[in-house]
Amino acid sequence: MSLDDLCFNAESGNNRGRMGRRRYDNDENQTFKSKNLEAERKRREKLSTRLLMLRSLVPIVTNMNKATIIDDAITYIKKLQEEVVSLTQELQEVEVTLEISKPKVDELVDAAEEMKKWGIQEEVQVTQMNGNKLWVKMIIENKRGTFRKLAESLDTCSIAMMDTNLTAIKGALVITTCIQGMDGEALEVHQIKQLLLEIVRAI
Amino acid sequence: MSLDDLCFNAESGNNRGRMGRRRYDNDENQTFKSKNLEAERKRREKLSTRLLMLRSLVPIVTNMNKATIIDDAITYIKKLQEEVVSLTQELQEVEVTLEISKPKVDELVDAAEEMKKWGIQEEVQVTQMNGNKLWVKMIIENKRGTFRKLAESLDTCSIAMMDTNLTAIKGALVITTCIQGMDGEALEVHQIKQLLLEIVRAI
DNA sequence: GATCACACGTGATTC
DNA sequence: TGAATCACGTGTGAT
Repeated sequence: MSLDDLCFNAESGNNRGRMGRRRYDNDENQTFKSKNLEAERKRREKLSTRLLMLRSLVPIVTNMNKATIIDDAITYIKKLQEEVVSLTQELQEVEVTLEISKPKVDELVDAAEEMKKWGIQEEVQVTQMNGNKLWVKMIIENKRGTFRKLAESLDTCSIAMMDTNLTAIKGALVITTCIQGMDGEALEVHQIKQLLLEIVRAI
Repeated sequence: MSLDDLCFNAESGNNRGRMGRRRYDNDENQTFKSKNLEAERKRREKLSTRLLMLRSLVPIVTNMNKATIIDDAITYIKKLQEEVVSLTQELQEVEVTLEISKPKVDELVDAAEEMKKWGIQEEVQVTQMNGNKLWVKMIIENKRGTFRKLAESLDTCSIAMMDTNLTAIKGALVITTCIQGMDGEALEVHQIKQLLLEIVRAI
């Protein structure tokens, strides 16, 4: 495949300046001199192929010119770079917001050891009350932000807490509360107990 | 500035195959034939300049070859494109996570109207207790996620809640709790009251 | 010495 | 016409 073919096959039929292979070897003694003629052809072909590849990657192409192809590629790369930078910044800002609640390892270990030392064990009790309300008693490790995360999770599940009592003692967090579905639907005891256990395990 | 100069000024002193401008105009009659000679020179110069611009944008350059410059640009563009896609996905996932706790307008209005209807007014009381503890009583609008956000804010300020009681009534949220600095430092009554007011206003 | 990469000048071609 | 773009073959320095 020659360069001419390549350029001719491009969708935009702009192929000005291209001519068929010009051979000077008329029937004179001027058969061929240079040995790297074929190699040079290969090189040109490769270069043009790459250029077309580049062009195919760039979404907006103002012209088929070699120069403008590269030009468009340059502006496109700049745009992509800016996009990456701004996206990274945005993501980092969001992650900083989320990282406020990072756990501290020492507190984490302290709470568990303290509870073990005092013989306190985690537990989750769920009891049916009148209406759609459930009564909940939980004893869990009192790590930093524990209750906040619990509140977050319940809120996500559209579960409201009422008459909540919250006490910290010996590395443990004792929570008693009434819960109720925000949207009015009934809560099932076993289901909620499993949910709470999952939430606590995730914290 | 000639092409040779350009390539010669590049940091890698690779200028193989470049020779000084070859003029065939020996003192023979072979002065000049082609009229677009200078224009062609300009064109080549422009093209090479763009190529160098492109090269300067690409971080990793394996070789100074024209072909490899374009090659590297191609792989770089692909990498950038993938990066943009993955970053966009990540950001969207995070934003979806954050959007779980979006406020519902109707609830928001309902809470305020309900409180007004029953003549309940927002209030924040802070009283000094023994040690570093403060006793807090708050009556605020009971919007969805209100308490979660309050817990978040206090956690951020390294303030722990103990013996918390939380009741929802008539669109209002009644909170009584003891608070204490997590790091042991004393909390000042007025300061905390201002802080709580700010938090409530922000919610 | 063979290969590679390059710039060069030039005729052809398109707008 | 005239300017712009192109592929081509070639000489040459570098590897």
